[in-house]
Amino acid sequence: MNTQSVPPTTVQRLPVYLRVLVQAQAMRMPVINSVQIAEMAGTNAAQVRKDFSYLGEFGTRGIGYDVDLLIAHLSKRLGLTQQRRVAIVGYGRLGSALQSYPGFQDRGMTVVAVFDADPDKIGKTFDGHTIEAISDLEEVARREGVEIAVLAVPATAAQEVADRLVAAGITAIMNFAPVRLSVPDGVVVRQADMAAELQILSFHLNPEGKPA
Amino acid sequence: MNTQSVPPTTVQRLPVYLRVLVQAQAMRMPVINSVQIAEMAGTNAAQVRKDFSYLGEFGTRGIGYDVDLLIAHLSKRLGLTQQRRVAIVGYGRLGSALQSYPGFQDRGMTVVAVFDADPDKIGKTFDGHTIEAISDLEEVARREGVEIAVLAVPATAAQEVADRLVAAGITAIMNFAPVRLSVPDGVVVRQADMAAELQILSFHLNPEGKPA
DNA sequence: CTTTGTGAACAGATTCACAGCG
DNA sequence: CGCTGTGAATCTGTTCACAAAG
Repeated sequence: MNTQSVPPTTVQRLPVYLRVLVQAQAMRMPVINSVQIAEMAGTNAAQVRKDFSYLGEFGTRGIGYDVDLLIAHLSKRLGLTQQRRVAIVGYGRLGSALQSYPGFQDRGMTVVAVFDADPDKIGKTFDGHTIEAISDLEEVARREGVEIAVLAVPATAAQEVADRLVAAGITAIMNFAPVRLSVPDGVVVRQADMAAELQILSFHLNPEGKPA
Repeated sequence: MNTQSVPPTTVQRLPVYLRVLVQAQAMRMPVINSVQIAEMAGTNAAQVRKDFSYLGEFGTRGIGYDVDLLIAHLSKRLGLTQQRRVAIVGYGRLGSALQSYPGFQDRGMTVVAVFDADPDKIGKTFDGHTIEAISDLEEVARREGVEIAVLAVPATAAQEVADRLVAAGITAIMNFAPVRLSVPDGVVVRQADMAAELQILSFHLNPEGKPA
């Protein structure tokens, strides 16, 4: 029984559970239990059950979870019952790699618009999308019903473009530029800083952080 | 005064602090205080001071932190006093985007080898690197002194390639494939699942997770 | 008998608030 | 004074352990 909000750490794990359940479905498993989910997801069974308990009661005691049913619940809670409409902003190497990333389409994300500032690219079509000018962002974003923006522009332009995204009514931004974006309340930003990730790995290569 | 180990949450923030300090250095600020760092890093001053306290005492009371000195300390702790030697494994769209990502070189990471399984790519040179066969992974990785691997192969191949990386003596892996890798103790993996990140954003677009 | 769902215990991270030092 | 460094207080997340349910 539950009325509270879902803890952020739990939200972070929901996509992993969904992925695991889709794998189980592909293996023709009709039912799965918390121990099996935990193993496939890289966590423990108590964590799995506690996480699900924030969303409701989906299991059958003595049996486990109906895979199809649980997928339906997680998809609903993640807002993935329809495809989410995504714009890629910045069509450099990273932006173009992301545009054609097969994992997006399969996991509820449809790229509906691609933007760049470079006049040489604007109007050209790549992988089925015509590159739009960033100056047309507001108009195109509204027309295409963009819900999520993937920001893959140079760090120096990121804040300025983020401001335009917000002005265009977009409230969810995944930012690949290594800068902290300032956005109004109600806009959610997730930071993806590849170099920072590698630096974290580098820390662990060290003789566990001996001082000077 | 400090002998304990650094909490994982603190380690995650160290690259952000380092980036902020380099920005401050570029702005010709000789000294910075915890309030300013916090603002630039998107956290609060108490958090900044507590984080640094796990590494030692670098500040001057009444003044703040010497920017150059603090950069030196963080770089040392992150193991970035020399460039880290990185291999890109999987030269598809994402792998090739990462290979030429300018943020790597500037932030302590040098790509020293690039691998792929596709015979059409092996032996060809792109952006100054000749693509090596994944079958030569162990030999090339040892010869080039690879310390960190960026795994950008299809999900189906990820575990198999990860096993080879481990066999080649690599103990730090950044995995872009949406699968949980199983690796022996002592090997650190960081997971970068782009679709999962977008799904987390999707959760927040929802009427904050109302049930069925 | 098996496995869920969950209070209670525990562990870890963040924030407070202030003593200590330049 | 001003700002750091840090114990203590608080808050959040994880794990335990078991009653409840099929």
